[in-house]
Amino acid sequence: MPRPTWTNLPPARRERVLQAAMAEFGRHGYSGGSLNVIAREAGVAKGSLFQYFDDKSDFFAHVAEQASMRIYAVMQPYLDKSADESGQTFTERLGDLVEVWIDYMADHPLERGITAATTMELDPQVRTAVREPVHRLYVQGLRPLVQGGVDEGQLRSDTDVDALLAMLILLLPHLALAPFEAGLDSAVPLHATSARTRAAHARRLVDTLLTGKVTE
Amino acid sequence: MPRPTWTNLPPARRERVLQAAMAEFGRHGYSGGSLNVIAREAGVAKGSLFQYFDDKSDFFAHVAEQASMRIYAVMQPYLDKSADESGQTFTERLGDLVEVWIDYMADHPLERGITAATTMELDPQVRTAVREPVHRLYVQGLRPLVQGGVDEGQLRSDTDVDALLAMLILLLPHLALAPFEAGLDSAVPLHATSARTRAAHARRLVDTLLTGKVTE
DNA sequence: CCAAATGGTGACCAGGTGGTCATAGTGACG
DNA sequence: CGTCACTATGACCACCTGGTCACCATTTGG
Repeated sequence: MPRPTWTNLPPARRERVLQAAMAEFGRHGYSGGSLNVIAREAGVAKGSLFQYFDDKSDFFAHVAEQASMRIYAVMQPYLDKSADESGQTFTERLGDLVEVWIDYMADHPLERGITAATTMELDPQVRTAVREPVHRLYVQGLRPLVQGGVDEGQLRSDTDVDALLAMLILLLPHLALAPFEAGLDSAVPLHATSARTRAAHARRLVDTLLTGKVTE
Repeated sequence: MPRPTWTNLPPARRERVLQAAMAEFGRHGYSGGSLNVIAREAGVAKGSLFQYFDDKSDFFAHVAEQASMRIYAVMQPYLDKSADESGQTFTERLGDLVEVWIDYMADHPLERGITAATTMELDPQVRTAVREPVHRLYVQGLRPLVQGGVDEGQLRSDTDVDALLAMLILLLPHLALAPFEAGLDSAVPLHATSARTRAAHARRLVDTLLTGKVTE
């Protein structure tokens, strides 16, 4: 938790620190990110950072939380869309969600970086602390969408909602990052594709996830 | 690439260095892993490490490659099983593969750690260098399994094989790690489940991946 | 006008980093 | 015996780390 000093800060200064932190932690992760660099890049004394936060991990957690909330705010409208008001299939709505997510990541390299850093954090303590709230947020947002799909008859009534949710939460951020971060894709070339085709690839994966592969 | 000195080494010494490196890199990742610690833990002078490898990244790449080859060697028999000789459905065979993978990770914490470290490596250069060969290896192993499933009529003929492969390569290592590494699961409690139930959870996810969710 | 409170600063600390290199030990060969 | 190739070693290097703290500037309010 940030100290009161942080919340009392002029928003412009807060934003400068936040941006510098997202950039540095996004590039080098939690343990690799340097507070010296962040302070220098934000134009702030290192000592100030310790007036705002208890220590490095407190700082990182706050930065990660802010970023994920900003992203979630953009996704929310697409999570709330129901079938009858949009006239779209479930697959189309999920495809739209992914496409918006990817577009957001294209336009916001800082948020993309810190998302990658939290998604790939190795230390179990840091990872759990940072990802559990994010998971809760996305389960909360995605469950109504999926449950709605079942209730509206677009998804089979015997769908294992929790299992589908688990896979979506694994797959969606991965799809959003893979076009911009090398070495995340394997059999489908999500990376190094043009803006035009990357959405098509992502929708292809969403399609494949939702359609049956095994013969009945 | 390791230097000749490394390959000339007595296997016992090589193994000690390898184990220490897997443990350290597995706990702290590439950038966080300390060569001092590895040398001390292996009972070897730090200078020796630089007789064996050009630098840290060369060392890490070799350790990661060795570990992934050991794991692959254990998985291979389950990748090669075809339907007619085993009498199993595709879902059952994939479930077996996952279960063996999980069991292997349970018994081999060192290999598990280094797998986690390479899967979650943040630096794009290191990640690409380390994961691309692993991806190739697993595409090579999984494609015949999937293609065989299609040819035998167990998978629908219109299955997008590459898309399914991409999702398997994302999902399978995740399933193998999640029971032992905190903060990787979301809607399905893979972590903190007993040895009895974790396989059931994993099979549940495999089932859900292969069955159709969307109504036809 | 003083006093208290708040926030900013950067030199400083102990400790760790990847990497180097001069030195020494070892065994094979002539 | 000497010599040659190979390997092991750890003190040493320049540099960076998260974190501290004594000191200063500004503002508030009595």
